[in-house]
Amino acid sequence: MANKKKINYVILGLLNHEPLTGYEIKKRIDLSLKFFWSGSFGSIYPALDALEKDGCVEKEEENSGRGRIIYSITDKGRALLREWLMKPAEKDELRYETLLKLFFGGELGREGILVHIQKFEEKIRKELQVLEKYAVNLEKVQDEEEHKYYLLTVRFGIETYRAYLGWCEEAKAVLKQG
Amino acid sequence: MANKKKINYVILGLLNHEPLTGYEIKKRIDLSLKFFWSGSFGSIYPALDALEKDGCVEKEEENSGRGRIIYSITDKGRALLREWLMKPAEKDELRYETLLKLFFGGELGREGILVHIQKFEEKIRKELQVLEKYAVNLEKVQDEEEHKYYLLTVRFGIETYRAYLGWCEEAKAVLKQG
DNA sequence: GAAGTCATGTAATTGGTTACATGATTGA
DNA sequence: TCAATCATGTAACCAATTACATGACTTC
Repeated sequence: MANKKKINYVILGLLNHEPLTGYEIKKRIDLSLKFFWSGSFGSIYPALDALEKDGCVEKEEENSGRGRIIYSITDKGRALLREWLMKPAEKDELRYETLLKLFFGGELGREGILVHIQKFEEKIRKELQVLEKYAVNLEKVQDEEEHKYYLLTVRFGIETYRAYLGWCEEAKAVLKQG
Repeated sequence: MANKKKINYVILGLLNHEPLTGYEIKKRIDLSLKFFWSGSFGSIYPALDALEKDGCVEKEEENSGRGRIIYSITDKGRALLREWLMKPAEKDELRYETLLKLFFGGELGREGILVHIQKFEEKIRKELQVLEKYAVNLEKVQDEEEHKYYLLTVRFGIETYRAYLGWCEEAKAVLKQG
């Protein structure tokens, strides 16, 4: 039953674009979905197995070389993917330890909190640069419909991160004098 | 061993402000931490039990009325909280099913994606209103140091949500003609 | 007196992650 | 030749959530 675990849909969604090995799926997640999703080998390989037994994906084992196993989506898999895509999103969740520490900042004091904010700012600044590079590259290939969706998720990340950086300035100002 | 589960620090952080029952802790999480954290009864009550056995919190059982159990933080608990607060944040995580569906939007088509974006926009608009009310109230009581931290987390939410709404307009424009 | 809230707690399940084991291929 | 990467897989663990069970108090 490939119905509740989100990793199944991530896999189906990626395979719907092109056949991939488990290893490549992991790379795609870490590269393109990183901003809003994650997944480990420990969930990907068992999920591929289950999806195959369910007839949602097909595998082709290379008998030369490394013996990679290349998975592709089946019609049944595509139907399952579409079914899920039509349902409303169940959960959009943000879980920021930085904000948790800030909320309890009274016990830590201003200097301590400033350290957290600075670290946060640095991390965001770096990730923003990466996203901006993605955007530049995706803007060049907007003739392909799928790239429009990719770019929109990247634009989401960019605008969110810019807002974070604006907030960082505000927070630092408050804590340095306020 | 109250060292890895984040719920322990959430509890300690809340109790550091005032003694609370498990039920009240849940309410505080759903009210004040909602934007960036969550927690269920199924994690709160066992955690309180473990923290008490560890000497990090103390309980006082009301023998009248409902028999509420009011927990307060101990010096040991406060020390543990401070220790955690000083460590760098390990994980700031965003997990948006809406973005996942958008990323795979090719299979769903523009109208379907627009529905997701509209639902997302509505939800954010509502939550933004709530946050803005919190901000107004918190601005009135900025003489208290702790309220500065509360307000900063609320401001984070407000600025993030405003960025989301800006992105929604952009996304709708792209999908309606692009 | 009924509905809603306050209040505590547990058992089963879940949707993962981490760490490990293994080995082939590639490129400097 | 040696490190990095490609590649698959599993076992142990984990931090939670969900669903349930129970009951008292409050308010209309």
